Amino acid sequence: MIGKKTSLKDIAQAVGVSTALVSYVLNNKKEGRINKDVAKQIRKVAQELNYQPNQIAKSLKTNKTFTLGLVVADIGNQFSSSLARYIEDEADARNYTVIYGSSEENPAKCQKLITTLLNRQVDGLLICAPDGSESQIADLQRQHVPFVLIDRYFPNLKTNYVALDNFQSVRKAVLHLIDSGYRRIGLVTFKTGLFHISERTRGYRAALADNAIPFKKSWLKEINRDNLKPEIAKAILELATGKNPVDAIVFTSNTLSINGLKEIKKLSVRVPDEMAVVSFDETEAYDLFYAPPTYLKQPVEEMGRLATTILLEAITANNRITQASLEATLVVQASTKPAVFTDK
Amino acid sequence: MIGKKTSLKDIAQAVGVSTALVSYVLNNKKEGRINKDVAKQIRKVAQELNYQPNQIAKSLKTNKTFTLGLVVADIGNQFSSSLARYIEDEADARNYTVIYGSSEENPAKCQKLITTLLNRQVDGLLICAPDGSESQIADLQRQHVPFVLIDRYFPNLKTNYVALDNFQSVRKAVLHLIDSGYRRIGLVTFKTGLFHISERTRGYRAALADNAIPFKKSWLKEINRDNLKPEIAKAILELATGKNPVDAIVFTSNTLSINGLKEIKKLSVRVPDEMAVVSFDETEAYDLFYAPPTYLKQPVEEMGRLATTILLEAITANNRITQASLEATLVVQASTKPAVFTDK
DNA sequence: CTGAAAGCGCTTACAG
DNA sequence: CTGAAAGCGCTTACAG
Repeated sequence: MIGKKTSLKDIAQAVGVSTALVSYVLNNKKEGRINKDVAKQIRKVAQELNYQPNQIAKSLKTNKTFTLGLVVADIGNQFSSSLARYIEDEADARNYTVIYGSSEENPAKCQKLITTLLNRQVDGLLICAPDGSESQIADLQRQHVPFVLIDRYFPNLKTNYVALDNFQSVRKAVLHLIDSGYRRIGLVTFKTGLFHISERTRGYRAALADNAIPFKKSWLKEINRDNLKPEIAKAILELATGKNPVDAIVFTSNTLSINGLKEIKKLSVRVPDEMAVVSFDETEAYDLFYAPPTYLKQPVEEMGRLATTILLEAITANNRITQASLEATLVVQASTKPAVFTDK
Repeated sequence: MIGKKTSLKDIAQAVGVSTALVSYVLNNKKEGRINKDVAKQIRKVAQELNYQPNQIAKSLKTNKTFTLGLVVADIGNQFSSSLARYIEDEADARNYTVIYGSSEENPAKCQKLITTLLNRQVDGLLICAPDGSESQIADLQRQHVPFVLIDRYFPNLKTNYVALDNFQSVRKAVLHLIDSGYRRIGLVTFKTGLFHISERTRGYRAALADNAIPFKKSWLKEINRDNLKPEIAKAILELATGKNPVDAIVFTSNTLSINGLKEIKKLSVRVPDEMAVVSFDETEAYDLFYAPPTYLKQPVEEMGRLATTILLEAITANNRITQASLEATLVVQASTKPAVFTDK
């Protein structure tokens, strides 16, 4: 905290009234019932002394901090930071401030963050839950902490969430590939227990099944987050030149896409002629690739704003559970040939 | 704020002592001078009741919130978010929490953010100051608010800052181009009054002058942030095909680089044969370009951590001014031919 | 129309 | 070794 600032008391003394009255005037309470001249005088002095209310004191009394806690995976990555940006924006518009932290996909770090944020008396939490944090989320529920899960949720827990319809979104991407004539389609995804990731795999397999394309085990590459680059290199090599080579690859995250594209470029596989590619999430830099990738565009802005809105509702009216599934848009670019059939 | 949590009073009542004693024990004050058994009992009950201190109350009393305010340009962009990430990390290690907001390069928004953060009683501020915010920064100084400027600073203001040595860094990049045989070198930068940007232009012109290369006005393209894409398109077109075409371009920001590269790609100008390119800042996605750009790598991690450290020092010991200029590293990649002379 | 008073949950000299 | 008490800067019934 900084300096010695003017307090209600200072104003009260200067004007010669009680602090109560100053508080009422400055908060526009008891509207008509205050002497106009006194009110005017109070406002004038507050202005002169450059009065700034101490939110800490206010919070202690009112039990509201107008602060939201945000747990992202890693604020340094694209998806997290643009999400944070929209959340901040929406919160700001409603006079809330956001405190954030990165879990780094580590449940212990996530727990520590949640505890820190709660000790700071945030009014509610927005959480991108890492793998292994289900019990922590269940705890929050038990304590009746208002919160909204974003991006990831747990099907066994009846909580507020805003997430992608991962099944339909990936299914849509794979159907687009099939419609464009591709039949040997690989999926590069993360090895994780998180529901939203397994949904992506399910959408992939459903699209194949819909079209009676038998799934080959070697088409599914599950990458370990802690060993990303080597495993992606290996996966792409196998998909491109292994026993069951593919003619198309779907990536289920931005990081996987960028690193995968690098490998594809390294192997001099021609996109889309030898290999089609579908990426995940938006990045300005996709356009630097010679064949800008077709990608699933998550409605990040809507996710951020909606989650914030739902949280604020949960904070004020502590009843209803809201679960929102949004679909990604498929943005078709040069990395996939245009669809042959349009009746899908 | 959430739920009714256990307070010091609850513990005091359960154990049958005063709240003062509970406070002392839980804060490890008055070390030896407390009855071991009583202390043990207090800790046990605190544990059982899952006591979590109310930081708000603590802050009101101690006048410390252990919270830092961060103003970035736009948390959604790469430089800001990776800076935020390291600041968060360093702050966390010292038990501070970070509240943030984006100025969007708008001085009015910056002022509003600063006020909000101060009302929330942050212990200090980390600020990426937008164009036109100099008077706000001077105000902070007058009020003795501890703060550190990051990335940008005002030469007329004697404040703490951590910034790039923009002059030397860009000069180094241009010298590399000259050493590699390029002589007609353009600079694509922002049109702004911010000192750090004009320093980049100064570094560019100094490198030309050092080598007796006469500067041509049409080589310097100053882009308006609010009309970015059209102006970049126009600038690249002119640099590539205008009256005084260049054989090399230096970009002074990540956004400029990516958009510039897109235009270069669109015009089918071959890099580095027809045109060399030097970019600014690091992005994974640079590697998607067929000729991964040589770039100036800002020491973002060091900037973030150092700024945080300096701020914490300013908070505790309110004297010394620290000004740190760090140099960027030139990472040479395929977008520039290797240097011909090495004796520079 | 206005003020005295209690209290939010802590910390910390002070007294014993 | 321990407790009563004041106070951080606010808000808000309550009384007049």
